Amino acid sequence: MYKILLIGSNKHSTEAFRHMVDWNQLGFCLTVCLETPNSVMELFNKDRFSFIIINMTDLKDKGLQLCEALRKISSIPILLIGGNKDFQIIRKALNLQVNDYIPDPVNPTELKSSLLLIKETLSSAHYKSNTLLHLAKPISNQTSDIIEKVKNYVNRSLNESLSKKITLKEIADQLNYNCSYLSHKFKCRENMTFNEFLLKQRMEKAKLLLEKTDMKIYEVAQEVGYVELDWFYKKFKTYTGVNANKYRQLAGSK
DNA sequence: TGGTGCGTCGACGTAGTTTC
DNA sequence: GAAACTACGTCGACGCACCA
Repeated sequence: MYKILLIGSNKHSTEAFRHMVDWNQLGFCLTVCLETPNSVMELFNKDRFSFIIINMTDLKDKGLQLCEALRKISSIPILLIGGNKDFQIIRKALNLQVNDYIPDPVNPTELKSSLLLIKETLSSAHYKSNTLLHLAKPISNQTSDIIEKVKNYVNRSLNESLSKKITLKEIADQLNYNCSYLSHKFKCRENMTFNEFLLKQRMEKAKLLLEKTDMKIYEVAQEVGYVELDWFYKKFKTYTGVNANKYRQLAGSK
């Protein structure tokens, strides 16, 4: 049973979400919090939650601020529900590495499938090994800091400028490290190569953009950093198993 | 433990073709 | 004509051996 914290300021809409799906049947234990962001952080620090859901209906920017505060202290999965479809908000949410964003109108089927996806992530061996790594592996603070800097650079670059070319060489130069050394350290720490990490970040962002916006496929490709469409097509199909167009159709028919 | 050099191979860019 | 998709050559990331 996974413990979820549902945060919102609007009692009516938050209650509506609470009754939208059978949380217990899905394997979740739900705690609803209608308090201020400060008391949310207190509750978060006091109890051990598996993931967080933020009701964006009335929180809007406060919801994103809360998201930002949580990201500073934890990599816990975050699901945003009930906001509007403003691309800038979705972009900011992506920058904060939220796991999914379901804008209004939220329907139970969509919410359920998103919850099951996060549940899958939580139970995956990779997630567990990574979590354990973060908790138990004795990595020096310096190495840890370097890798965090690399990851932050990637996430910032992905959201700051269109078509920006992200290379490990450039990051290594900026941090005054050898490229090979950084590559090696990254794999040791993250259990995946720099390219695998970059690909994952790009594909997750592309999936969200295809699901939540009506951007053209070449626009999505550019937005996630692919100058050439062909490579985006190849990588997207390899990553998801279907091509971008089909993925959007399937996401739209859910 | 932190760092470098170098060979290999996959990622990416260029230049196309196909589909609607 | 625009968008979606493909083939192939070039270059950068990875992995390994090695050094301080």
